[in-house]
Amino acid sequence: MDEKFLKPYDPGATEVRVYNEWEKSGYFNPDTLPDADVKESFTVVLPPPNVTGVLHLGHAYEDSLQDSIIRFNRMRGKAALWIPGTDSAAIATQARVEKNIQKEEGKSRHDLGREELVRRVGEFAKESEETILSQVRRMGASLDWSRYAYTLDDTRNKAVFTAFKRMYDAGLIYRGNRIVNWDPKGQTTISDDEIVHEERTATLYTFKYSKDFPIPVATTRLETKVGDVAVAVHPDDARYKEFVGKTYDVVFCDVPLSIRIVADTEVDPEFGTGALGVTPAHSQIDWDIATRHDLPKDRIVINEYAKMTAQGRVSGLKVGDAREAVAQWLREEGLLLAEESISQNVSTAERTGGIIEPLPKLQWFVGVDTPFVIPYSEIPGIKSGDTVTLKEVMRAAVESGAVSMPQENFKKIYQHWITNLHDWCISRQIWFGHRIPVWYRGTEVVCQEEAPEGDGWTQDCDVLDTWFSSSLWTFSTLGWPEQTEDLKKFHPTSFMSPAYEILPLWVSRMILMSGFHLGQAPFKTVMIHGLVRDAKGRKFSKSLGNGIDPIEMIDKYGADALRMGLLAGAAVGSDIRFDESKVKGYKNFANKLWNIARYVLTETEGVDSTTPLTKADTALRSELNAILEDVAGDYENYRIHLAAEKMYHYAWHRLADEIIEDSKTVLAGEDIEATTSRKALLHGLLADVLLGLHPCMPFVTEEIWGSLKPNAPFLMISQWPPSSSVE
RNA sequence: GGGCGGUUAGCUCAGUUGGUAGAGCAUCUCAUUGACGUUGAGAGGGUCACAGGUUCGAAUCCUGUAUCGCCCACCA
Repeated sequence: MDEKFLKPYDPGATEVRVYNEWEKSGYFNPDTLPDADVKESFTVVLPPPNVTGVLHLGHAYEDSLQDSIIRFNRMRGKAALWIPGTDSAAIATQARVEKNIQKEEGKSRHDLGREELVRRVGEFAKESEETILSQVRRMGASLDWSRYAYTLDDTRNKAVFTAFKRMYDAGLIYRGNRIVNWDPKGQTTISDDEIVHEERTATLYTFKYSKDFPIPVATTRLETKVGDVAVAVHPDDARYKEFVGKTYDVVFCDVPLSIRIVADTEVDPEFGTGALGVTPAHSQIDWDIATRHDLPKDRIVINEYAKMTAQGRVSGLKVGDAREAVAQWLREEGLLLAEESISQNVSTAERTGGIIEPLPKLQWFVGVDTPFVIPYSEIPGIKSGDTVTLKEVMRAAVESGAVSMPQENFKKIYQHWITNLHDWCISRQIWFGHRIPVWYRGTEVVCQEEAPEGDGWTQDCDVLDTWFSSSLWTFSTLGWPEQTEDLKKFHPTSFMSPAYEILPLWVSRMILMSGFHLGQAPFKTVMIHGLVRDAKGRKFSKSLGNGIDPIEMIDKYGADALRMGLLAGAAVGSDIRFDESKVKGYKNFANKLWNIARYVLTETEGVDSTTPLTKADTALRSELNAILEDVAGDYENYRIHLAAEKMYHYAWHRLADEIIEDSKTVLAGEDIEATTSRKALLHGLLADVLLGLHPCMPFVTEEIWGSLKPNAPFLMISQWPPSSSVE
């Protein structure tokens, strides 16, 4: 027996070495697995971590979860492929670097210029990429590094351009003047999903535009009223019926306005005065009303810096100050009828905290309700050549089960989200990311990668929303748009496990992109997982200072223990409270296994694998066989926590506490048949315990396996169910 | 405003199709040079949030209530 078993298990001395051996073996790459060409594939793409910093416990959990699934399927005889990658995360990364530069050098991005900033962000991204990848390795993740992808590398750039071009040609990507979410602080548009609603108290002002204006109007955004073109009332509202259709010319706060009274069913007669001042350029709902009634929409009174551009006394003021100025004017004129404090949800930018200013802007959009002819489709319910919308494709993919979501509640959330989906604004006014492949010269517009022939072409200065490239991920990582062997063999992928936070942001958009470009689901099963929280149930956050570095945990307890601490104890989908004492407990468990191994190795030296088992031992053998079968079902159905706990319980409280204790008596006895049978049994039971635990605790199980079966191939590629033979 | 969840032992959570409530940690008692003290044997501890209903039988299914939480949202 190896001397190392005389000391407690030492993860530090084991894990890095074992990982290197695995990596050297090439088995992380399914192409080099034994009998690779006849195996059914099982594919997972790693949700690419942002290159903004370091790995946190959420990543550690996600990695553990996916690795356990990948390892299980590899042991079940599948060509298991798990593709690593990282995400450039346009806004997040640029914002991080800009902040650093501002802090260290006191310079803004405009001081540096586009080229220099992009270079600096790229540099930063490269650094954090290296940090992150080394951390992922320490978790034991069996990723195929030969297929590593980065959202800004050449292959992915090509995929992004091709995807854009095809959708542009199909009329699904268009440029339009629309109300967008403008973040005055970050100086960019953001998507609906990057908005956080904050409840605040606001004042609801009730006022009249002028002394003889017939309808009082209520609003919280008094300053925008200098941009009004109409007042909308409900068509059935008896109070105002007689005024509908009339136009009133007023001078409001030094600004001449021409206000038409229109009737629109969107207006809630119960709210405020039942009349809505229509400001088309600064409110989505008003924009829509203006569209329906053919009102002018070009009356812009607020600029990108949230300052007033209107003439008169509000000119140049910040919106907040302008609001007060208008209120003051109304008071002076005796037009302010009421002030009431109400609670209101304010839209703020997730990234910068800036208050969103709705502004009409020329932006790029993906039209989710635009009909197109889908050239090819494998998704049940949608036939090749059908005329459909992206929304319909997204809905059908999940309804038909092409994408299965075993967690019913998330399916409901998804469908509900689709229902409320608007066109997706994909342009961002930042510099780091995929630049929009569109060129302008006068009124000419061309979509292509490089500048067209001739002089005078300028490229669109915006870059794409980071989710545009991430949503191609399941197939861009497999070499698309080339029709690669990988794409044929490994797509649709098998399994995807994102946090529920990004179900709409990412999952649904992968379904959109994969549906349009390949006519396929991006993955067969989605298991949404929960968030890792601290012991008190709070989110980990920088401001709370409650962050835990997974690497610190690994140094202290080993990766196996950390993985078990995250996987056991909570079902996939519910939040996890991270508890260090739990991790410590699983470190003890790794040591327990180590000592089981020590006992078994000592007692079973030179054991003969062909020894027939006694009746009693056969029963013990069948007991574990049944458990392994049960546990396999748990892994199969993503009940990792149950698999982990069952194996834990068997190893410690059945094998160690009872069977080994009992064996001490048996082995001390004179009965040769009983002792040889028992030795073979113990050897076999330990081997299978290692097998059942390997997906969750890969390192310690592999290490023991190496001593238990010195001539066998890696445990990592051992097959399940096992043949139960002794080497 | 719309949607979706949670509520089970002191704590963290399991409980797959309804069949006498489980684990880990914590607590208490006992054991001891035994593969392992990172140990072993045992104990206490729960009206499964509440109220109705379906059923021979409900933590599990249905209805309602309370409470905590999450997601979505263009009520000015």
